[in-house]
Amino acid sequence: MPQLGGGRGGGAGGGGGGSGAGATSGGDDLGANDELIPFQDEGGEEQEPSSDSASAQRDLDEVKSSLVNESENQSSSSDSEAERRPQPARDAFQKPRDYFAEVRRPQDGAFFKGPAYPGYPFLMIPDLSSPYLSNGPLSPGGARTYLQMKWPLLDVPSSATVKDTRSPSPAHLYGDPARWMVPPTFRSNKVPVVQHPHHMHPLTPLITYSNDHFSPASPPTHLSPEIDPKTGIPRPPHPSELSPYYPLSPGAVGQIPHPLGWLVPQQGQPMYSLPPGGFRHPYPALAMNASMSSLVSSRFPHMVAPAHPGLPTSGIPHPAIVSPIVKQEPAPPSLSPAVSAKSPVTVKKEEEKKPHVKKPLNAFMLYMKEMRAKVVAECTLKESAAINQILGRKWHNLSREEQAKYYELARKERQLHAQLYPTWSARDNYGKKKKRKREKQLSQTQSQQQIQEAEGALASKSKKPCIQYLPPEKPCDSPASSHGSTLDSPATPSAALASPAAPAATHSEQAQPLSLTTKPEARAQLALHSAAFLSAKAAASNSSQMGSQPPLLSRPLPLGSMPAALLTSPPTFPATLHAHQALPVLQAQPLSLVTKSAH
DNA sequence: TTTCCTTTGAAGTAC
DNA sequence: GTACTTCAAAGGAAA
Repeated sequence: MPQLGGGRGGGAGGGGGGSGAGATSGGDDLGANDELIPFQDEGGEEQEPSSDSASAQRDLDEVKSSLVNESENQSSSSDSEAERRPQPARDAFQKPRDYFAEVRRPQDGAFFKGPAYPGYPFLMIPDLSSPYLSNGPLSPGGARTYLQMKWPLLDVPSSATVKDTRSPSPAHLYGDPARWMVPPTFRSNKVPVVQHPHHMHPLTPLITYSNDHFSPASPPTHLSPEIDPKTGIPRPPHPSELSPYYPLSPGAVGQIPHPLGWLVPQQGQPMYSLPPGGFRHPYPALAMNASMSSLVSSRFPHMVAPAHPGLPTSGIPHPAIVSPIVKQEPAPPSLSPAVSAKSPVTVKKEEEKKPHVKKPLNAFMLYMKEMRAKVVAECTLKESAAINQILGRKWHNLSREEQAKYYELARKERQLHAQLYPTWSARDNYGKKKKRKREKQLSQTQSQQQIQEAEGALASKSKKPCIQYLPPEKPCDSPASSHGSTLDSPATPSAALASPAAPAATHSEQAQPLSLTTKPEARAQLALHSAAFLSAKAAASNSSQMGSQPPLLSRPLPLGSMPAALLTSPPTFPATLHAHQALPVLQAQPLSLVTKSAH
């Protein structure tokens, strides 16, 4: 697990304070909220300054400015010198935490009347700029916003009383409002919020989220189901909600409201989110019941949001659900009058009945979501394609244990997804993408066939490799990983060779074709690091390790990238690599055979 | 505005 | 059972 936060000031633990901050969730050691940056709500929403905190307002203004300008981190608003000093890109990772601190202060002064509770979980709610919204993609600056709150499942006072069943505040549902740290003005625009810049999972650093995981248009009036209609007392968490991974069974999904169901995106209201600080386990989703509940409430926030009227069964939105954008196209003339007379509303309802449930993220996707921001921050590369190449390399450099964590998370995601949508099939989304891509892939397949033929001919004549290796670390100049994540590649190629995952690099499954990006500079950058990596690897392979360890992985070579690798193989390929790496498989088998194998 | 690029893995289809 | 296809995320680039 990446030690993102580095110390995080600990505050958590104590939670310090203030309103009782709850000791329950304090002291988390997850550094994930270092990825948080404050969010200044847009659209003219005013952060009402505290009357007694002019400095806090100034801080907020600074944060706003920094967000708008995407300026570098300002560790302290009072440190104008630091604000003006350009920061290296590598410091971008530190920025979120500082932003968070910036916002936290006004919170303390103006709203929460207490110290910050970085360790407290946040609840993330999508803002209205969510791509799931029918009105389109993220608005400028559309950000995840977060609300500090207490994790309901971790501390549910039995003596909770209800003062206002309509209030969205969990405090009304689960206990002392102060302990919840949810301001009574929750529905107002006064709540300071923070933005999560890297799509980091608000609950666990392993799972990152973006707004598109949220279902739009969830009216806040569905908050009341949390309250027992007979007694007016908050309903205790359903056992299924406390289930380690899948709090709600499919049948219960529509019946048992999630304890976080009160947190519903409200139009014009700032949204809030759970920070990753709410967990003690580095992989909370793997270890804690509540964390899995969080998984539901964040990764699958549809379970948090109220049921959608158009959803037949549970009606609980899912992060994978993409609200269909209703295209109010005229009915085909061939339709009967009754059909053609369908109003846009009818069409919309029909559309809503078939929400686009996205596929659950696989292990690599989860990994990418977590690590992308880091790679982007540390690299000069901007293109996702290039970043993904780096991430793919880093993924391979992960140890089995590290990868296993992501596989486990992905497995749970799939299970949860399956429970939420038992009838969903990946096939449902087939054809959602444009046909163009398919055509392209077909042509690509043809190219691959041609390449395969060429490769076969080439292999029969020569033992030279057809692929080139990419360096295990990012093609950046950063000397070493500043975050010290175990997920990071070793700082140097030689270190990579010494890492547990390195041995795999000496085998075919680690042979990453230099499927370069479209950008020449990016290709050059990747190639440059490839050369350095190759040299170091060759030296290491000559030393001792070669052949001493079995392959760690047997991931296939991406077929699609093979042609590029074939065509872009540099003339100066280390001979040692020719002899010892990748070649046995690549040359011994047709390209079509170098495919799937189990991890 | 839409699609491509690029990665890995899961799940689907086709044979 | 194997091979292949599609989609999931991301965001800049290209069409």
